Amino acid sequence: MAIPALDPFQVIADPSRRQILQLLSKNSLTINSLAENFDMSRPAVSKHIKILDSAGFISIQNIGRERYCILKQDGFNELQEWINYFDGFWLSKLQKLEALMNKKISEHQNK
Amino acid sequence: MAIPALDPFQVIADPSRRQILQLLSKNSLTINSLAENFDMSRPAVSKHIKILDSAGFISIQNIGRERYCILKQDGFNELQEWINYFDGFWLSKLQKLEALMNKKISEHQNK
DNA sequence: ATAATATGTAACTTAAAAGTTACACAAACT
DNA sequence: AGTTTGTGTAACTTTTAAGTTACATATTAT
Repeated sequence: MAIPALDPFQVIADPSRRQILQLLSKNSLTINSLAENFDMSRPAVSKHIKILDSAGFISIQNIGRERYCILKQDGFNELQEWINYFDGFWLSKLQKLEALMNKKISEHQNK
Repeated sequence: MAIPALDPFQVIADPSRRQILQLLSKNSLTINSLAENFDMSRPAVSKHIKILDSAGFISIQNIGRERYCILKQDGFNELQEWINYFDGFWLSKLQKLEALMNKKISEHQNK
């Protein structure tokens, strides 16, 4: 059976995970130093890290006993495509409106 | 106390809701005609509609006893901004890499 | 060698999300 | 007026997600 890959939309639905990504956009950080930014326990953060990692939002580099978390683009791609699709939708709606207006204007001028 | 506004990330985390948005990007549809596209019960779809509506992803126009669902941009804005932020991050990473390469190249040439 | 540090993981609890069925009600046919 | 249709909502169940504590393990420092 196919491995049920993590749904990136599900992954970023959690505010803590979004905040982790936010923090990592400033600096690469170890799991403990990340955890200092949160009220929740260290194992909870550790879980989020695992999820972000397996969904391709971050990569992890082991340095001795420390694990540095680094932002990674892969996880973002599907989200971006999704947003782009709807962007296109709004854009084409605008373009239709524009075309309609141009038509109205030229009709007006030809009176 | 502040009204706990729906988190748009949470809203689109559900695959059914994303599919609803997808369908509505093709046509505006009534709730029943939307429900025909799903295995779940009509009330379940109705619930999703309510969520999408209150999060600003759709608007609803009542025509007699029917309710037409229409895609609305508002709900998408926060998502878009979020994605844009990280887009900027990747872009600036690329630019830094480019700058580094240019430096290396000019160092090489000055040997 | 021992202690401290950075981390993973298992077992459990709690809370929230998504679905169901059953029922209510207003609009539209006949 | 009575029936059908389109919809909302309440009450409930089930599933899943997120958190906790407790413990295990490997690396580093003393």
